[in-house]
Amino acid sequence: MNHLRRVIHQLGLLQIDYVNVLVPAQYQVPFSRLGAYDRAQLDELVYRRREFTEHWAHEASIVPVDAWPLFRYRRLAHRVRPRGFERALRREPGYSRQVLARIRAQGALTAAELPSPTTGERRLPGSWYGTIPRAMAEWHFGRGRLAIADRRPDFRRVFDLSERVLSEDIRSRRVPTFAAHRALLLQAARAHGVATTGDLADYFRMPVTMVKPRLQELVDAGELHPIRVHGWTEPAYLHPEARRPRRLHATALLSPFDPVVWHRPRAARLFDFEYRLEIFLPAPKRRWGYYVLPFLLNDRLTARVDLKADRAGRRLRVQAAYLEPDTDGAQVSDALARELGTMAGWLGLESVSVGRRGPFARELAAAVRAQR
DNA sequence: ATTTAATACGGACTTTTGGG
DNA sequence: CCCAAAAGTCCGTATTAAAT
Repeated sequence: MNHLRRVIHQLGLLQIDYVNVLVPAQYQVPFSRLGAYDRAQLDELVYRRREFTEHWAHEASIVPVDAWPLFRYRRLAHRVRPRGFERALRREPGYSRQVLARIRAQGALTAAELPSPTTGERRLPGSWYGTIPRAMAEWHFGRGRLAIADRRPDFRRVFDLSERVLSEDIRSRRVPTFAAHRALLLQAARAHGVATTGDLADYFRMPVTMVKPRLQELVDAGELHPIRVHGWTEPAYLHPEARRPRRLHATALLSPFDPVVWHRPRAARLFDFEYRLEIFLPAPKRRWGYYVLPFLLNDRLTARVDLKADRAGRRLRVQAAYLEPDTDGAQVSDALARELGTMAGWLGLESVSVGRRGPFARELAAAVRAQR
């Protein structure tokens, strides 16, 4: 639990995607760079002790409760406007308050348990939200009136009034806007070590124009160092606590939403790794596959694999495998095969099977066989 | 000072599936 | 039926920077 706590504080956030390991895969491969950990630990820290809370940060995330006052800029700007939602609200102006009143009276509820508008449809076809009550809950959550009190075993959120989730101390704490922005940027810089303006802005999804003057203030105050990095065209910022290790030892299959790669221009700049998420592409247009995970080995992204957890067959399927250019395949296939075995283990799968797609598949398959 | 170019941003749209 | 989750592309518009 201390490890989990430390990781979230270090990064300033834990993207919900990390936690997807707990969900029987909306995405076919649940994942976590944290490796195997107990769902109970997270529940304890977030929903029982309330040391952390859910908030839109980079995307849907868990953040330290102390950061809640810093995200006011995001709550004020939060928009939920899927097709038909605003029309439904105009038709029934009291619905927003009605949802809050229901939760106030009955206690925490999931979106499915919220009342429908009395006029018109419950469904919101063609939107990610699916239903009007779900979109309404998301709207209130984004604005800060509702907070996530709990998660059901299937990971659906339980919404409650934020005053019943967060302390009065936290909710009433006012941080001047610019100071809040600086605090978040400094947190982003700490997580990055060295970063461009775009990198830092993207960490908590701030507009670049909002970020630039704040970065200058941090430089003037000596809290960030402006530097140039060899091979980077843009100016960069160095966090004073950033350390460059002589050697880097790391072995990990990264989520597409891992901070190491979530900002694609940075991944390209640091690792010369061209990466794009292809879950939204029609199947025939995909170059690598539906759900492709980069493989980090020490200080390089060395390969990528399209994974799927075949729960019925109790095996982790590697649907396609690709080695990055100028990479020692033998070394990578060995380490990757081990990592796949580990992942299968914490997913509760019995074996790893490698398909034939991708030029690295044959070599990887051999390495996986060799480890059995 | 005015026009043009560059950049940023917001919104709409795309995909998938297990389990309650 | 309902819920979990989200990057990139395109396009129109707004703001800023550069050029004349």
